Amino acid sequence: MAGNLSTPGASVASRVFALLGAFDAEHRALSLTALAERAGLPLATAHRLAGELVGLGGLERRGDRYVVGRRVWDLGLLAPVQAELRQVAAPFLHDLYAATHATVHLAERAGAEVLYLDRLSGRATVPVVSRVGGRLPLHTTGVGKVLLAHAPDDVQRAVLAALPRVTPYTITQPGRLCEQLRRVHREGFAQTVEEMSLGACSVAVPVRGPDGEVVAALGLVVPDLRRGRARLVTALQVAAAGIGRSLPAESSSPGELPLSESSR
Amino acid sequence: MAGNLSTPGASVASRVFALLGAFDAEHRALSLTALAERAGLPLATAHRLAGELVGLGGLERRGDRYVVGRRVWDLGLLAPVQAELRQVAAPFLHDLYAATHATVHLAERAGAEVLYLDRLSGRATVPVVSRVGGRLPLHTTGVGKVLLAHAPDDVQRAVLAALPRVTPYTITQPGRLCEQLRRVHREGFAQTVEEMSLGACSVAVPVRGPDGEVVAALGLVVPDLRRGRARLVTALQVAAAGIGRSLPAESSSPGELPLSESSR
DNA sequence: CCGATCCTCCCACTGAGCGGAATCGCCACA
DNA sequence: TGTGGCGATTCCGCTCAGTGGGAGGATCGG
Repeated sequence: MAGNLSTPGASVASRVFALLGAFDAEHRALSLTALAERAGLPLATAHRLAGELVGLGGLERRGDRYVVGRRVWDLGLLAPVQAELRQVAAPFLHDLYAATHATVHLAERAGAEVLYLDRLSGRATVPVVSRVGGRLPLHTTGVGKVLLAHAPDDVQRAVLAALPRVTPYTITQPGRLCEQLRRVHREGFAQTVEEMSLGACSVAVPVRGPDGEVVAALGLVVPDLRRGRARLVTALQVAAAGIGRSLPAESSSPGELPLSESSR
Repeated sequence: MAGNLSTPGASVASRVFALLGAFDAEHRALSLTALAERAGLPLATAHRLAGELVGLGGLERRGDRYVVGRRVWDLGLLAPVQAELRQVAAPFLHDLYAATHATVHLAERAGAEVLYLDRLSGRATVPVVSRVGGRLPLHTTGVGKVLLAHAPDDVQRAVLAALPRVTPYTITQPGRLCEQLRRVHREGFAQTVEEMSLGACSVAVPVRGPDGEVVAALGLVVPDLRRGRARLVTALQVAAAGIGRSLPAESSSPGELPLSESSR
């Protein structure tokens, strides 16, 4: 927390990540000045470091803008975030899409947010705000509710303590959400109705690994849930079961998902 | 700058990337010792730096192994490698898969290699060695031949100068390959027959941006090409045209930066 | 022409980073 | 229970890589 990166005491590594972290979905290309500012580094320092990163492939220069380099993309693909799960799940997402033509989501919980691992949408039918690699609140999305329902107590408490409103239909009362989470356990699926974005509803089910642990959630986004919900849930459950069965004995027993992993 | 990373003179940034670069598709999890060795760093240095990177999210620790961190995955998704192209192409790859049930590839040229941007394969039908983010030789793959045929002269020369054999059917004679490249221009598609892996054939077509430039290649891998090749080529061409048409007026051509908002 | 904005380069100071060496913890084998 | 090997961790004093203020250039626009 805290320390200004430009004050002595900051490591070079942290500066490197500050530079890379200056980029986000809305800022994929930055001028040197913008880069320095967003990274909280003095211009000269940013300039030198950025130059070095370009040499290493961590950044790329396009005209007078910097963008994240291909090397980072390469490396990111090696991250275990997706290594097994995405690979295994891909064909099933596919089948789901073929069967429903809805937007298909594969997500896991990252701290107190949903992290979208994969998304599959044909031509956009419904407004969908998710993005692969993107994060959204747990309480406003179908996959989020599923993951929240199966999250450790401390995470549930933390999330329930603050339920920001996103649309007029967002559930902001802890009691109501709590009841819904219980229902997720009881019925095996979660749903949302315009709680994240108007005109979009979703259903989702848990994906369980070989040992019964909930490792991810699988969801669909549709314009309307009133008819055909049962069909969608069934399709989801079939796919989720298939994914779970295809997952190897999984290695990641050692603890992860601490609630407070984010550095800022 | 080729020096040993452990000798004074190496920058911290280069050491950071040396650590990250120690991972590859076959080494997704490394012990500290292995990490240090592969990165070419003294153990103590690797230990300290790795610890720092874990704190920054660049690495993750699982038991006594290190893996690439989620943060890197996040950042990688911001790289322009795929930003536009993959997004736009996804539904078309999809359609192709639905129509052919073959493994579908989207690739671009990275130097003297094919870089696979996306891959879509149902349950494996044919042995396929590609991997998203992976690289393969230009002369042994369908997409590679397409990209090579449309590559600048110097790249062609460099590739033709050394054609390593991969299977007994790999084309290693510059003359024959050259002839094939001419045919790619003439006929608008390329093919391979067990030149990369036995039992796998492929066809591929170029994807052209709005300005006619070849920005990528689209390919299919099938067990046999003797019958139905025309159908596959047609499907590919339809999809490639669709992708090209959907691409915005920008391109991922090097050194040019178009697009995008500005910071202010 | 001049001022504003952004990029690039320089260079002397200094504390962050380095890494050899010692230590710890674990396991296998005797 | 001892012993030896292997890997992870910690320590600490030296030093050179990194820092960043500031000067200088390149554009742009009025």
